[in-house]
Order: sequence, then structure tokens, then C-alpha cells
Amino acid sequence: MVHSYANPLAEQIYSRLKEDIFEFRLLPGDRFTETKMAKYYAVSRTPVRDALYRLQREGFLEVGFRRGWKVRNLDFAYFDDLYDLRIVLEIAAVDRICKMKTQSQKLLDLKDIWLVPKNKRKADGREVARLDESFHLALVSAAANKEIERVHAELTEKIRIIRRLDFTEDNRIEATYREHAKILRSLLQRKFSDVSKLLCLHIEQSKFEVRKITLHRLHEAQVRNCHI
Amino acid sequence: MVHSYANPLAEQIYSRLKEDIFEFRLLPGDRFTETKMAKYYAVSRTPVRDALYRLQREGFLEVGFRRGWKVRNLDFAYFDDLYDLRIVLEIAAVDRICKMKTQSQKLLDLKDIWLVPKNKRKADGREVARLDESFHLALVSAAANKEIERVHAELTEKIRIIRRLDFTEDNRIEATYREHAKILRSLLQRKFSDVSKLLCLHIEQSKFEVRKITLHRLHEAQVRNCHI
DNA sequence: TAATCAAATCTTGCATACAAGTTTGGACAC
DNA sequence: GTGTCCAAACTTGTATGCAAGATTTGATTA
Repeated sequence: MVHSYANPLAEQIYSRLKEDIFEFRLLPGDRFTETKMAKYYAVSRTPVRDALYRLQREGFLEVGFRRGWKVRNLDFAYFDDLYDLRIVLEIAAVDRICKMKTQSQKLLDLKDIWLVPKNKRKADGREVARLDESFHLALVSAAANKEIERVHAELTEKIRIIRRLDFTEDNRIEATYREHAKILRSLLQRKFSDVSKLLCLHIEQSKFEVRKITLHRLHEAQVRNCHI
Repeated sequence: MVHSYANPLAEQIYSRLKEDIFEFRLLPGDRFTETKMAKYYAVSRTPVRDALYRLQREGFLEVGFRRGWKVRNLDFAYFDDLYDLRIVLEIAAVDRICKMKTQSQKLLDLKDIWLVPKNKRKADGREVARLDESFHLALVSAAANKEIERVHAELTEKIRIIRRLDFTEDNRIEATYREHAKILRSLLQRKFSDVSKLLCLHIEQSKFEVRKITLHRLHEAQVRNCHI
């Protein structure tokens, strides 16, 4: 039996909407209506509504009763809370990993990406951003708790919109490689205390950097893109 | 301006459906269709669908493409993961609390419920279950991180269906009072190491107890209730 | 009797119609 | 010019129609 995907259209609209938000084609604060979105994506309101409500529950959009939709404003207190939750989950993950009997293959695979000579490193910001996400997702995945993994993955989606902006400067890419290498080495040696400190600093630093540049970047994005 | 609630009908159906699942009127494994639910609740399929998809995303239901709906089976591996996540979040919460300068009022309020003489304790299982939930929610709420609080609250909803079954025996109620009292006292003295251990044991014990009795209880529920 | 296959019946995914409530814009009074 | 009020235009919430695909049923055949 072939297993088809559920709600193919609604799923597609969901992805496109989310991408439009992430790429700042839909800007924080922008207002719009279901009808306009349905026209824009050339579908009926039904799949659009499904996608919108999903994005609302995920924290990207707001809706008012018969008053239309709005892209949620960037809220630094919100992102701070998310980064702190991220620290909690990733520290818990490495704790579990350090207590495991056998080394997870998922961790060993990370060596080929992060423990490489400088000339083998990626330099493209978008690619490093993707690799950075994979690194942290892999850490948590190796901890073998599906629910921690799920929550962490959702959280990762939520901060992606600003986290990407951390990889637009070369020194941040360099720092990422350096710190990931240290974290990975300590983790493979099961030095929980070290990993814990390194990881915490690493994420705190990222939070700090992102907070510095976001307002500037966001303004750039605003003038570059045209609204829907 | 009066602020009306969004999707009043869909919201109502969502609550009723969830209650039907929690009260075992809809049993794990039960299959049903949108049309039947719409008839049962005497509304159209639209609000029912909204509620169903929300419950699906929250992990209570499964849906197959044009193949109908199903109440998710109780999966102990799933609940174990949730309980472990719960430990992670609550330990993180008490860690933050112990580092705070001033004592949160939310914690002080807990004294009136848990640090009382035996004759002032509640004995009704359902009520203690509710109080137990409030206790742990309050702990996390006092940690002042909205995202940790939100994830913890969602998790609390997910385990409620089996957690309640932990308060049907008097000795478990007694144990809950004893352990909460110890946890609270240590926490108010900011002894993180003690709180951490106590809390971890407390939740592990609850996980263990629930695991013991669920199958039996579930069977009872099955014969007591009639299906929809 | 067991297996097969096609038709009938279900079931959901999407589109559309309508209703209830909100916002907007302009006329009007002052 | 400014504030008020009312009607028209919007916007979402809900109901319903229809189509595509899955499941079931029952007749047919080996």
C-alpha cells in the first residue's frame, strides 16, 4: 500500500508561507487577510486557513477574531527565552550522551564535518547556518529522547529566522568551527563538565551576536524586498 | 472594545474532544470519522476538523489520508520520554529559581497548600491530581521563562491522561504530600543539589507508579464506559 | 472454500456560499 | 476643523457541495 501525504495543498501553502516569513518577504508586523493569501497562492481559503492556524500555533502569526492576520513582531524577550530553553535541552542532551555506554554513530559522523583542516571548511554563510543547525540537532538526536528532540527541533525552527543572521560575518563562521570542534572533542571524551560549559558559552555567544545585528539586518531586508 | 474569543465553536469542540479522550469515552485505538463527530457534536465538519488537526499536532490523534481518524494508542516509550523531558525542565526551573535574588510569590503561595498539618490535606484523588499539576506548573512558572513554561504546560497536558491514575491510592496521595513538602522546603532554602535530587526521584517514582497501574485502570475504563 | 476483481460506499481535501461581527469612510451636526 | 453616527465594505467563522482516492462488499471463478 502506498502511503500518500496528508493535506498536500495545505502542507505546501504552510511551507511557502513559512519561507516567505523567513526570507522577510512577509515582514514582522505585516497585516494580511486569508482572502488575499488565497488569491496570492491561487488556492481556496481552506488550505490557507489550515496553514495559517498552524503557523499561529507555532508562534509565527497572530490572528484577531474577524480582524485579519499579522506577522508576529520580533520580540527579543521571546528569543532570549527560546535560547535559554535551547541551552537547557542541549545540556540535557550531552548529559545523557556522556552517560551512554556506546558512542552514537550520529556523533561520529559529525567529525567529518567539524574536525577537518581549515581548507576543507565551508565559507558560505547560508551553508554554514545549515550545518550549524544540523550540528545541534544531531547532538540532541544522539541523546535518544524523541520528545526532547521534537521540542528542540520546533525551537530550532522558531529561532532560525534570526539565527541565520549570525553567519554573515567571516569571524562568526570561524568561531563556529572552532567552538563546534572543541565541543565535539570534549563530548567524544565524555567530559560532561567541559562540554556543558563550552556549549553554554557557545549558545550564549550566538544569542548575543544575533541580538547585536538583527535590527540592522532586518532593516536591510525591509528595503530590499517588496511586500506581498 | 470587547475582545471576543477566536473560533468559539472550534475551540469548544476541541475541549469536548479532549475531555472525551481524557475520560476514556474515546479510547486509545478507537477509530472515527469527521462526519460522525460532526453529527455527534451537532456542528459542521469545519470546526470539528480544526479541533481534530489541533489534537493531532498535539499528539492525541492520528489521521490517515482519506482513511479516517484514530485515537493514539498509549505508548509507554512515549510517556517515558515525556517524563524525562519533564525532569529536565523542572530541574532547569529549580536551578533558575535557586539563582534568583528574591523569592517568587508563586512559591510562597505553595506553602499554604503543601506545608499544612495532615488534617488539612485533601483526600480526594481528582483534587490531589489537580493540586499536583498546579504544584509542578507553579515551580516552572516561578522560573520566569515563558517558553520553558509553555513547553512544560503542553507536556503536562499530554501526560495528564495517565498521571491522574497515580492518585487513586491513599498511599500515593500521602507520598505526594510528603515529597512535595520536602521539595518545597529545600527549594525555599535554595539548596539546589537537594531539590534536584528530590524532584528527580519524585518524578521518576510517579512515572514508575503510573506504569504499573495503567494497563489495569485502562481496562476498567474500557468496560465502564460506552463508546461513541 | 478461497481468492480475485470491480462496483458501490466511505472518507477526507479543497472550494465555495453565507452569516456574524469588525472596520472604514463619509455625511452631518456643531 | 472636529467629533459622531450610520451604512457599506471587509474579514473571518461556519456550513455545505463536490471530487479524488481509499475501503468494503459481494459476485464470480478456479
